Amino acid sequence: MKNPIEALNKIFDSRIRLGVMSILIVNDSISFNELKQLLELTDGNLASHLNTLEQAEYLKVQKSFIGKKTNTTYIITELGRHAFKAHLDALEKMIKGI
Amino acid sequence: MKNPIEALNKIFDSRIRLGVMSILIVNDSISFNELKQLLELTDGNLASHLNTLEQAEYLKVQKSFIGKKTNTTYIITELGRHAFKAHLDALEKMIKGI
DNA sequence: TAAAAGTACTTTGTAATTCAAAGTTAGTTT
DNA sequence: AAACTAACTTTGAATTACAAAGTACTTTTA
Repeated sequence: MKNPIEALNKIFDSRIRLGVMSILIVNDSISFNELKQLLELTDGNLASHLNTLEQAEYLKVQKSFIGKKTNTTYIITELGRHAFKAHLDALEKMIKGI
Repeated sequence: MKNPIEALNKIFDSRIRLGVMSILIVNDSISFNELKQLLELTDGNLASHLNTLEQAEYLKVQKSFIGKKTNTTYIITELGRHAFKAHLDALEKMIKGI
């Protein structure tokens, strides 16, 4: 048997980043405020986790306006989609003992 | 929609503890050394994660002898089994957006 | 029989991570 | 002008993770 945890992605050790990704994978885009309310986080905490994901190029930021209000939305990248799927695969394999 | 991450178990944020549990759930018992080799960890690091799981009463320790050598093995508890399953359920729900 | 090695830790110290709170910038509504 | 909202950044503290070294005890090897 080989080390079952080495295929897990360290970025997804965090429940928050895992939560963000699982939202982004089924939603075309989501705003900062929606994420904040959904995950019940402070601004700073959310911003820093989003930053980690952006640094990894797992998501990209889109700034726009809704009427006259600024609106920041987040979109998963292809790289992010693959990384997330690979992580879930690794998890599944580990759990099923494959 | 409700907060998708709140049902995740904080003890299982750690890839190492997740790995230990996924091994224990399919193996009646496993020794310290087997875990150490499988997960490629130092003694201290493994011991401390095992201690966290023992404190949570997710596993119990069994000391015995193999011939004349001491042998410490770990066994999952019912509580651990349930907690792990609940965590996996929460993960699955989160990922599938249920 | 002295030295080396193995098992299973504990202790120590450092580095990394997480998070809340407060501060910031820029625009908006009252 | 004052308050408010959005989306941050900065700061600092607490927690967690980890390697390395030390420990106690037994066993194997030279």
